[in-house]
Amino acid sequence: MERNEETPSTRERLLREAEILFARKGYHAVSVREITDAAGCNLASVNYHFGNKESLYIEVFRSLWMERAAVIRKRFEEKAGSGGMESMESVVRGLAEAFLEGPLTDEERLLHAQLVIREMIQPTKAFQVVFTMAMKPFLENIATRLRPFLAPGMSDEELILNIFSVFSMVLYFNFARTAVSRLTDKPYDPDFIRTLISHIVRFSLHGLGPEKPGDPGP
Amino acid sequence: MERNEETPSTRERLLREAEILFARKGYHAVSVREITDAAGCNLASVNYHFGNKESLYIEVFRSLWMERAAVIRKRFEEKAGSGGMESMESVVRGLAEAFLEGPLTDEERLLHAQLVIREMIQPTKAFQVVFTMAMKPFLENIATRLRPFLAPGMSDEELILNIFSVFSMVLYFNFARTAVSRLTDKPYDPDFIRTLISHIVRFSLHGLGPEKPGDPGP
DNA sequence: CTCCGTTTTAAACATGCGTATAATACAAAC
DNA sequence: GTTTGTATTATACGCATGTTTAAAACGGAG
Repeated sequence: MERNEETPSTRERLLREAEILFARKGYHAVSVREITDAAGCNLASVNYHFGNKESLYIEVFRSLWMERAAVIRKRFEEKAGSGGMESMESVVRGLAEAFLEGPLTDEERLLHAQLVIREMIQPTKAFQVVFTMAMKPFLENIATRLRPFLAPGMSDEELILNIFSVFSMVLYFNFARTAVSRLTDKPYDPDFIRTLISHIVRFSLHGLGPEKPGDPGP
Repeated sequence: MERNEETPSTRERLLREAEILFARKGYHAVSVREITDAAGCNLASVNYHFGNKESLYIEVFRSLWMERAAVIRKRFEEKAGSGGMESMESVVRGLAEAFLEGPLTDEERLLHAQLVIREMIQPTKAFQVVFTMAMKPFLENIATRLRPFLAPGMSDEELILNIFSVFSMVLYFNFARTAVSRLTDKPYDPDFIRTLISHIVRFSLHGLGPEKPGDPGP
C-alpha cells in the first residue's frame, strides 16, 4: 500500500499535481488533461483511480489537505506539550508560527491556504470535510487553551470572534501575498515572515496599541 | 448615454449579471451563455459590446466594482468631514462600518468582497486596476488619518501591517460567512453585523484584552 | 508458460465552450 | 420613404472539455 518514498504511484502523482493546479487556478480553470500531463500519465487515469474530476478534487482535501492540517495542528500541540503555552502570548505565537513558518514548506503553506480560501468563498462538497474535521475541532482546541488567560466575563461568542480575528490575519498574510508584498515593498522571505508573526502576536494582544497621550483634536 | 433608471441597456444588464455570476462562481465557472441568458439577451451581445469574455470581466471591475469602492470610500470620508474621526476608535469604526453596514446592500457587499478576494488569491489583469485605483490610495488615506493618534515610534511598515490586520478582519467577516455563521450559530442579520463591527473595533484597539490577573499555570 | 486481476493506454464520444459571421430589426435623419 | 448607423438576432465554426470504451501491458501465482 504505502509507496510514499522514491516512486510515487500514479494515484499519488495525480493527487499531488491536482492539488497544485487546483490551488493555483481553481477547480474549473484546471482540465483533467492538464493534471494527467503534469502527472505524466494517461488521460483516463483520473477516471480509473477516482471516478471523475470532482472526486479527485474532494480526495485532494481528504488526503493531502487534511494531512497538512494535521501536521500544522500537531506542531501547535507539541509546543503546548513542551510547556510552551503558559501565557496568552505563547498560544497566539504558537498559532501564528504553526501557520506561517511551521513544518510545511512555503509552497505547501500557500497551497493549503489557497485551497481553503476558495472553499470559504464558495463552499463545495469539500467544505463539509474541511469544516467538521479541521476548522471546528481546531477552533475548539484553541478556545480551551486561551480560556484560562482571558477575562472571566468573556462570553463564548466573544472568544470565537477573537479567534476568528487571529485566523483572519494568519489567512490574509498567506493568501494576500501579492498585495502585501507590493505595499510593503518586501519579498516573502523568512525574515519578513518573522516580522509578520511578531506583528500578528502584538496586534492580537494589544491591537493598535495605546493612543498617543497628547490631544490630537482642535 | 445615461440610462441608469427604469430600463437598463443590454450593456448594463450584461455587466450587472456578469458581476453576480463572476463573484459567485468565479471566472472560469461562468459561461458566456449563462450571462447572456441571465441578462435576457443574445449570445453574441457579449462580443458586440465588450469584444470577448475577458474584457467583460475586466469591465466589471472598472465600472461596477470601482463604483462600489468609491461609494464605500465616500461614506468613510463623509464621516471624517462631519468631524467624526477625532480618535483612533472612530477611524476604525468608520472603516468597519463602511465595509460591513455601509451604503451598499448586503448582497452588494458580498459580491464586492468575493470579487476582490478571488483577485487577491490569483491576480489577473483586473488586479492591477483594483490595486492602483482602490487599495493603494485607500490604504494611504487611512494611514494619514491614523497617524496622529499613534505612538510616535511606530514605523511606516508597522502602520501598514496594522491597517492590513484591520482589513483582514473586515474581509474575513465578509467572505467567510458560511464558517462564521456555522460556528457562532448566528445568521448574518443586521444585529449580528453590529456585533461584528463592535468586535472588530474592540479587537483592533485592544486585541484579546488584558490578561486575567490570577496565575493560570501550575 | 499460462492465467488472472490490476493498471495503463489509445481512441472515440457527446457536449459545451468562446468566438465569428452574416442577416435582420430598429430608429433617427434626411 | 429611403437611407444610414447602431443594435440584436439566429446560426455555425472550430476546439477543448469530461467521460467512456475496449484493447493492451504488466506482474505475481499456479
